[in-house]
Amino acid sequence: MGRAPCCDKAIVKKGPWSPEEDSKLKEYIEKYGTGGNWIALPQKAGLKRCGKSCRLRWLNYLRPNLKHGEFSDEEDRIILALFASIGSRWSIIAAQLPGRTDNDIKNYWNTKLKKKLMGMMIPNPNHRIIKPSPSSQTFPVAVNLNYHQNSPLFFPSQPLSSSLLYRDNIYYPSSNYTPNVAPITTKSSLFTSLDFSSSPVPTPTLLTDNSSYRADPSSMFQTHEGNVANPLHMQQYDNDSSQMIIKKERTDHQLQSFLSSGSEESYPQINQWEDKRNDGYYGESNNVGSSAIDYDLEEVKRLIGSSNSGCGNSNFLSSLF
DNA sequence: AAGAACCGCAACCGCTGGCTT
DNA sequence: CAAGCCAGCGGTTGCGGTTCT
Repeated sequence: MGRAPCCDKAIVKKGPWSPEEDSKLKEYIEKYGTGGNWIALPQKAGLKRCGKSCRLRWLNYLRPNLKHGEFSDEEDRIILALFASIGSRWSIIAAQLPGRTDNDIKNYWNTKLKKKLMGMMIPNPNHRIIKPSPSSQTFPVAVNLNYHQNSPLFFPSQPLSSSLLYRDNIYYPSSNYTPNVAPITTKSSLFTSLDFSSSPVPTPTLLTDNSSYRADPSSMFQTHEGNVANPLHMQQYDNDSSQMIIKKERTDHQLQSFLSSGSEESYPQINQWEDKRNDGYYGESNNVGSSAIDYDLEEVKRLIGSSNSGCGNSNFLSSLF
């Protein structure tokens, strides 16, 4: 049954790589490639390392065309936008940034970008909040971003697998999908453009009707069970009007549990809610009267600070865009 | 000047889905 | 079909360098 063990953990070397090991690995891979088998590679290359370790060293450090050093504002924007959209899927985010590795981006996010973001989250009087009427238990919110049509925000370079789409609750239209990252046209830095008051990016408009939601059900990606992706985090790119349209429907109760969970364990709650919603029941809320962006700043900071998974973060960040 | 605290990054760990036997 | 391996991924840790007190 099965295969032989990948390596003898008693004899493999661990810890930092020496220049000699690096050159051995590099020379071997440049000469023979990985052969699709990392486990056998270290022995063939004359290295006392685990295949896993070789793979990591190659991908994160030795691979050609890797970029090291400072991240540009443009890269910051892409990371933030994708993080807001898909959470901490570092490999997918890395795929949008040529020369950057998932590990690089993950480290950058954890050490710098997250702090930058925390620093920029200052209350802005121009960031309008529309509260739902007390009689309503739901408050559909459409954020019309009016981004330039070439903006890479929210768009991965490759179509995502159906399982990923299901997992992320993201909706991508199947037709006219233009996945490539295009140059960012805004001249402003990341954080000035996130500051709605000073940015050339128009202030998001919070709508209270469904007029901007023009999803074509026939083009929706479907989950394994045949349900459409969760509308809690549904995004649609409208080619005709060059506008990104985000549709959110949620109750405070669901939002709060989603934000505070900070982990993927929250998804069952959401799916449960979705099921109820499909039955015409929108869940219960004893806390009607505030919206996603109505949480006080300290609470939001606490959530971001305490969450590593990014799921809660992504929801909040989505509200920023 | 020296120790403490902090920071950034490379590497490791553990999990998961897919594949092989 | 079950058991077990593998590649890939995200989270975490450890350590060297830097800054602070």
